[in-house]
Amino acid sequence: MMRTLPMAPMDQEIRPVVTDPVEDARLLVALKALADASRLAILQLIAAQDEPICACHIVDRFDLRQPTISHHLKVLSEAGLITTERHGVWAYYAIDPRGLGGVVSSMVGLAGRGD
Amino acid sequence: MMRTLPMAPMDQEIRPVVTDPVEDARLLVALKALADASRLAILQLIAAQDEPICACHIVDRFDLRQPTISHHLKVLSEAGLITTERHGVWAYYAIDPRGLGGVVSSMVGLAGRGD
DNA sequence: GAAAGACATTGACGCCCATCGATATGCTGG
DNA sequence: CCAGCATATCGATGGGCGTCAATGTCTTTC
Repeated sequence: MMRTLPMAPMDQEIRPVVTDPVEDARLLVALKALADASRLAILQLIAAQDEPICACHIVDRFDLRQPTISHHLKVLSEAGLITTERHGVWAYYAIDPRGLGGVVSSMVGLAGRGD
Repeated sequence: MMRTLPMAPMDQEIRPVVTDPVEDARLLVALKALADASRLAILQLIAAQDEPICACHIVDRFDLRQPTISHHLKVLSEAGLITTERHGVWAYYAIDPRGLGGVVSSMVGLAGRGD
């Protein structure tokens, strides 16, 4: 097996990065929203349901105060990862596939040329 | 178009979350590594190359000191997102498709039942 | 082997943010 | 309307982490 060594740095041609700055910003917001243990667990709980889940049930299942849960839900919502639906006193949350889809396609794009 | 309202919370059956705790931990480490503007930009630069890129070239292209770049590269490496290869004095970095692949499949799994 | 250069490590500092208690808002039943 | 409950907002606080300067380690060259 021939193993080609990397070129000396001075001989290396560096390809420029091509990215849309606004999409980059959105991606970063989504990643920051995902990169927290509590929020990831909340998102997993929401994703495990086959219908929108009431916020009260989320509060029940975590060792976090209600304002903290509410804060996390807001962050996830503003990141485009979940949808909100209020009915009377209750708030229902569900996965927004477009948000996660955007993250997935960006990640696939990064792994792209990985041979 | 019939639009079904969500059930009252008391009537809602909550499905449990099924996840592997160690894989969850790995996913969280990867997401934390990705959720930083500098590291994401570094990763994009690495991903844009078709060969491993020398650390010196990364330092050249950012307004960050060399120790900071080195720190970020370490975080990305420990998250399994990039591979390291030292040749003499120089360190070469490349995308580790397995790391990003794990993130992608986890995200796809979350979006899964999103109809 | 001494000097120079590339990269890693350390310690310190400042800022962001997860979390909380307290409180506000908004809906509903009586 | 008034009481009670679900959720959202606010202000404060503590911990985590991104960044830097200084220094260490390793490699190559003369």
